[in-house]
Amino acid sequence: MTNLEHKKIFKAAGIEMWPAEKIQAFRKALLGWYDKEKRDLPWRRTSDPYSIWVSEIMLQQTRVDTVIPYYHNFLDKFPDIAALASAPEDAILKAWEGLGYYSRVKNMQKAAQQIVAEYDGVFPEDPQEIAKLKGIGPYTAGAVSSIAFQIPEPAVDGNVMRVMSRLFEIDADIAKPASRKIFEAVVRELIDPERPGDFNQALMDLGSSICSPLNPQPEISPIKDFNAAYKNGTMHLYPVKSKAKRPVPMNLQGIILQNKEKQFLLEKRPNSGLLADFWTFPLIQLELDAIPGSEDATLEPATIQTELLVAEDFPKLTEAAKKADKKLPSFNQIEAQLSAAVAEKYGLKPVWLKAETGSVNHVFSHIKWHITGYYGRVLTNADSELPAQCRWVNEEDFADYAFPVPQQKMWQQFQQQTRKEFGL
DNA sequence: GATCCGTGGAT
DNA sequence: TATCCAAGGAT
Repeated sequence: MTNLEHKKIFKAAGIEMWPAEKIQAFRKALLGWYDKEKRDLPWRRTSDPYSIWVSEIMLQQTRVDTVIPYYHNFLDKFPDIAALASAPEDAILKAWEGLGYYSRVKNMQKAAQQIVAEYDGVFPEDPQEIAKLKGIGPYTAGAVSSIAFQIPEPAVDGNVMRVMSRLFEIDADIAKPASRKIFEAVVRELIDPERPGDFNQALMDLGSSICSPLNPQPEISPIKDFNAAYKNGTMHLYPVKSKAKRPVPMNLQGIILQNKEKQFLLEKRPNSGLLADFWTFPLIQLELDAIPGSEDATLEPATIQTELLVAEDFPKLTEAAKKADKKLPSFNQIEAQLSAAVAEKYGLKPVWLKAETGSVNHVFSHIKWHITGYYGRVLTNADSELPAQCRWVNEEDFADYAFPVPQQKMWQQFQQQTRKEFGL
């Protein structure tokens, strides 16, 4: 982008760019602080582009403290581009389990395969080539280019936008993707051509500490003399950031099924969308509103059929289960739909424990799940018609499967509560 | 350009 | 508890 284009952007955004001397002084102040105060992070002890790339992908929308153990484990399992490119997908998902935004690791493997195919397995140094790799957007391209290859490219993340919005009193909404180009233009003017990687990292370190979103401390900032908002008493106005929408509530039923061999039914989720390719207990969404009277709190107690279950299928089931019958008077109304859904989707006819066996809340970025758990045993041997993505799994083998956190919560509740209460 | 895509920590 | 947030990218 040319200097002329920068000027147009600055004018439109009401930004007055500093003269050259001030820019020089800013670089010196920022990098001087960084040299003294920079954090000792694992990815700052290497110059390996692959390792730096891994760290940058993991750090997307994720805290440093969370990333560190994953970073070490991932490099241990997949030490170089070739290893990542040829790894089984379930292995890379397992290595990412719990980190969130799971498409990151699938995209990273695709990029590794791209590098093997198109760049002879060597990480490209040209920023424009780097930006072509799957999962690498403008931020990550700039970060890797500057940190691994000392190329003066801006790496504009949330930290940098916050810092710059305060330094220049920029009113652009940092929640809008279109705003990023304004901040990129600013950083292109400011970035130190001698130490671009350190410059970008210094901005991020500053943004995550002294120039934090809440309770910033501009009075002790190494660049307070450059902070227009601080000087003008407008710190509280920056950055401008529109609020995110609330997650939409969604009610689901989590079905924990065991067969005669005491294996659990697991289902692999579709290969795109939420929690893609991760394993969960079957999740269904009953339209419970359709149950006549389900919104009525004064339901008749369910017929107590627990003794039938006790005798035939749940040898250790005790008084607790009888209480459960009363605790959940509407179960007999849910049971019909539950059975129908499980029969249709999984071809199974379980005998149900007539109780809710757990309640899990989990908040994603845009959805809020409330999962009500149910438990049943499948006593027939007709398990040959399981859907393709389903399988019976021994409890001891769970460690081989990548589970999202909602599934881990369901499993924990089952172990700690349902299993103890009902002696399952 | 708006929406989708996780998780855990801080307040 | 509710809310916001944290080194974004794909569609």
